[in-house]
Amino acid sequence: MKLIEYRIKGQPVRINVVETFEDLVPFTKFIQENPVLGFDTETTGLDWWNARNNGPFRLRLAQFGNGNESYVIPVELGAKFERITIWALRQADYFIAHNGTYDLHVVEECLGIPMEELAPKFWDTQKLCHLVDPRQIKEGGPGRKLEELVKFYIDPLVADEVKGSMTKIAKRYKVKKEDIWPVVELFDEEFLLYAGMDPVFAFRLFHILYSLVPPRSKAAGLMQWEHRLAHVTAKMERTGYLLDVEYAEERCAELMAEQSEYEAAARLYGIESVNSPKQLLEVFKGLGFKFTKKTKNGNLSIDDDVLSAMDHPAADAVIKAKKAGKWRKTWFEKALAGRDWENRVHASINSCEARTARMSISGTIAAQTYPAGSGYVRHMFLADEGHVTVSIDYGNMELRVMAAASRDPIMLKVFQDGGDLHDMTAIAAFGPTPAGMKKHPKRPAGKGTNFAVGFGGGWEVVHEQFGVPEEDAKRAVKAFWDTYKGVAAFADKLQMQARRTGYIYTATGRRLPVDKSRPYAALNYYIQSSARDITARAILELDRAGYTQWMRLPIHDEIVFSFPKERAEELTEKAARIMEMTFMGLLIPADGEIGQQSWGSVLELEDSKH
DNA sequence: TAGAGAGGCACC
DNA sequence: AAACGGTGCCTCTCTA
Repeated sequence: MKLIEYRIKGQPVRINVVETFEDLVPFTKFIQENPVLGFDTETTGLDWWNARNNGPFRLRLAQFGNGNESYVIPVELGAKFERITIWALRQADYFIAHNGTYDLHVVEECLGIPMEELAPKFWDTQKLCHLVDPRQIKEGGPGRKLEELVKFYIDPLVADEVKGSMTKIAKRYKVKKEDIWPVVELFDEEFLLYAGMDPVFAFRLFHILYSLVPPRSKAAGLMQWEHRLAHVTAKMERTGYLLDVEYAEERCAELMAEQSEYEAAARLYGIESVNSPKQLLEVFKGLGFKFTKKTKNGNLSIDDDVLSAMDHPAADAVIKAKKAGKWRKTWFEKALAGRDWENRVHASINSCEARTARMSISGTIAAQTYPAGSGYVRHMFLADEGHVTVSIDYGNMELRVMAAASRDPIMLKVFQDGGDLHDMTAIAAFGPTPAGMKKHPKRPAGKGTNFAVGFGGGWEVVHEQFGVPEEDAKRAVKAFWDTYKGVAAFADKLQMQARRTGYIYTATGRRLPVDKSRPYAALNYYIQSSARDITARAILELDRAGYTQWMRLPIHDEIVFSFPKERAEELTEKAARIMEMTFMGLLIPADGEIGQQSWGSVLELEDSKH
């Protein structure tokens, strides 16, 4: 046994590194004496889906610990160490991990224990910290990475020494930080300190965070709720999405050719790097163009809008070259590089991510950012063999939440009567819809206003982001507040709450911090967070009803499924009914669309809405 | 030479 | 009276 001694604010911490089979005797005793344990793993990378079929992914270390002592098991060294790790995982009553979802994937793939068996006894400090304070460092909060939490809640010195050590180790091995994991010596002392302290941190953090979770959130059951949700999204990650490799590779080649062509065209004007705003400004200034649009930091901006308005072949070439390059790299190549041995791609579904708890999807399937206008990108994902892709989404979810939560009588009535809120706002601003017209001619101004107000914007947003003429935008925004007085009162109430306490609470008992400098954001936080919880509830209900095997991705107000073709209609109807719910008295309807095998095919249905 | 910041762009 | 809410990821550029 190798012993590493460390101190957290003067208190000793013992890290026991198992080296031989004899060392397993005290480890066994430790596990039997500690029914609640911090847990962590060290692996060769993050691509757990590459463990099967002799893939390159390996589990290297498994660490168990309480607040003062931990054991590091060198799983990589052989079957006996694997077996004792499996035994320990089955032995203890509860485990505490930071982003335990990842460790559950690793344990399942590398040690063969199904997630279903372990998930119910895993507690996650990442979920707890979100309930305590969801703000990232850059937002002035404690952050949500383990290192950041240790720094904020335990000890800044310890955080720097221990969690910062991987950077030092990478330097010592002369590799990039992301490449250190498979090459670092298993018994490297600094690596063992890093690994061994992790479960100690998780264990300590859990107890600190548990006491800080707002009583209202606890009473509402949010802790259990978030853990169950994370488990369902982990099962979606495990299933993955089937990739049409041939289609993706063809698009890569096509975009590569397009990129080269337009880069060459831009080069004729002296543009060597189409992605350099600095260079673009220099060249175009040389061609006699004047620039006025500013970036948020006050520098001159040369984005798509500016370039489009220039009406010059070089500007056109830059737009096209940039686009082709970005689409290829970000979507097609990312998915191809992330596929497993069965050509399935596994997204990273962050079930509780944004300040509002909104989910995000990152990694190999950046699903939230796929172009919505056509199926070009989404075509690369396929429902399983014999299945079709189905997308079920909520109709006007955030606006319905706004209506229901604010109890605004006019807005509620529009939705209850099956009316069109965008038309209603247009009518309020510009008068009745002319006779003989189905939709109000200024409906786009109404629509822009409804959305802009929902995320805290004013007439400038309506004008700039939705392309509504300035005068119309001003008039529609004013009409919005004059008409929906209940929304105004609700927004005021939330703002007051935020100013007084620094927080607002949602209907589900979630506490959301609101910055003192931006109290108007409270309305958006309430709406966005409530909408997220409606989708989250649906995911849990769908899981209970046995639909997880068919769920592929949750995207805000939409869930994508792969249903067996012959049962598609029946399952779509049933799933939509499960998703649908009444929120504070108002129905939030869900509507499904059945496509062909590819996800992209759903976007090309003739009867697509709106 | 890695990392951070900025700009840009894709979405809800 | 009515304010730009939330993500992820790529490239370039500057700096420690």
